[in-house]
Amino acid sequence: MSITEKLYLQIKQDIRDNRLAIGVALRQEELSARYKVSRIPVRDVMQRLKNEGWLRGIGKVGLMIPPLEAQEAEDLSLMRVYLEPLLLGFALPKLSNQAMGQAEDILQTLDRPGLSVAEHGELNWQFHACLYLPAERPTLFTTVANLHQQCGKYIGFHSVTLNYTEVSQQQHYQLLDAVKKRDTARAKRILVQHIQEASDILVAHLHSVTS
Amino acid sequence: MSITEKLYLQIKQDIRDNRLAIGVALRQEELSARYKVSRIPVRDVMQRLKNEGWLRGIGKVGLMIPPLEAQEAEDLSLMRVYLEPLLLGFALPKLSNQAMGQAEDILQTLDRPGLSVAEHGELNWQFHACLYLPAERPTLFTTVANLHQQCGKYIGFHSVTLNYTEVSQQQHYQLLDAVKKRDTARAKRILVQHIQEASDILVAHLHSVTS
DNA sequence: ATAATAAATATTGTATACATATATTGCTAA
DNA sequence: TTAGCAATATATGTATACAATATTTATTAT
Repeated sequence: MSITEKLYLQIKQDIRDNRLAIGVALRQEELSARYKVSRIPVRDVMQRLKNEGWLRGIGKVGLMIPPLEAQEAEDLSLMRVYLEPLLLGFALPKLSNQAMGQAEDILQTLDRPGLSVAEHGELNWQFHACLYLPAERPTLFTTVANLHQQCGKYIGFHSVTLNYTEVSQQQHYQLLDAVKKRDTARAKRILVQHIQEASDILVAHLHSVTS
Repeated sequence: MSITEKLYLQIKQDIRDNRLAIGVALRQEELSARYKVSRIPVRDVMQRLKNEGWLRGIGKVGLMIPPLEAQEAEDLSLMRVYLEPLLLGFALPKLSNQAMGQAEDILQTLDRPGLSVAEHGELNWQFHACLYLPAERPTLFTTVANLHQQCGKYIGFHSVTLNYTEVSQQQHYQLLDAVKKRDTARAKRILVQHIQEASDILVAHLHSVTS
């Protein structure tokens, strides 16, 4: 694994866990000193993180960690509400028993206590990805994957602060059940509800924090 | 304007205009020799173009210009069909007369004969952006902007090969008319039709070329 | 005192050079 | 003859050094 790759994961993690100050300009040299690497991998990583929504440019120089914004969370969820059912719809008829078994395995892993926020987020996405991949629509899939990725910024609140995991898991199992029965309409309904509810709680929480 | 920025525009243009071979590995050194710059800006640009869908990685080394694929065009359009009406819906109540005037100006510019493919694509996006920006939903807007950007790869076929401009312009004017009358439902309907029709023609064309 | 301009400082952009990783070719052994 | 391994060549990853650009501060003129 390259230095850049390690640095990428490290910085993303540090943003997630609030180990880097929000809203202030990040200097390449600061980071290169902090992480003991040269400025080149720092540059690469910052550019990538900027594209992925983890950092935002300020004026002409410097990047900052943008504050969490209710509206961003809302928009991300909104897009997921519209796009993910499409992907699920394409995937459902093609889903193999193996894929469904894998999805179930992931859910059971998610049931284990003591998962870190990062692990939880990763497993959550793996579950969804498992159901979407058989659609074989790479472009659509990639966009949805990006949306999930960006949602990752907010998942900390979500699963830890709000202890939403139980409800979420319940919906996951319901979704998987509908999928197994090839009940497209019901599966889509549950999925939309799953995304929407999580969004509502999160957005309300963000509003209460901000105001 | 930095070397990187100029190089970015140049290479994107060269991809659009088929001045770079499709499907073969692009070497950093080749490009750095071709464009008379060092490998660093080449690296930056290639990474950016990869993220934006203009290039695709092959194995562990090298990037290539992916061939045009009907399914990608279909997916991009599908996402636009679902997301753009949302944005238009949010924007419509907030749209100022100034913004609508600007939109009209852009349409009149689009009517001018002799526009290059790149100019046409740019103006087309400006028109849509003009209607979407007042929504003040930056996250949603950015995603839609990216989708348009990626559609740019296919616009060459679209407006030049297929001479679709007249129909497209007609729909643009209809859309603007509905917007002026604040007829949200009709505006959304026209927009969906606008995206869908263009998509259908393009996809059919791509299929006929591929098969 | 304030605004504008110029100089100085700090930060990022770019190039050259080197290290590392990957791929390809040729050789040896089965 | 072919498969596997090693060695060489080639491409990319990373660092150090330098250039350009932006920002801030200080000075001068109004």
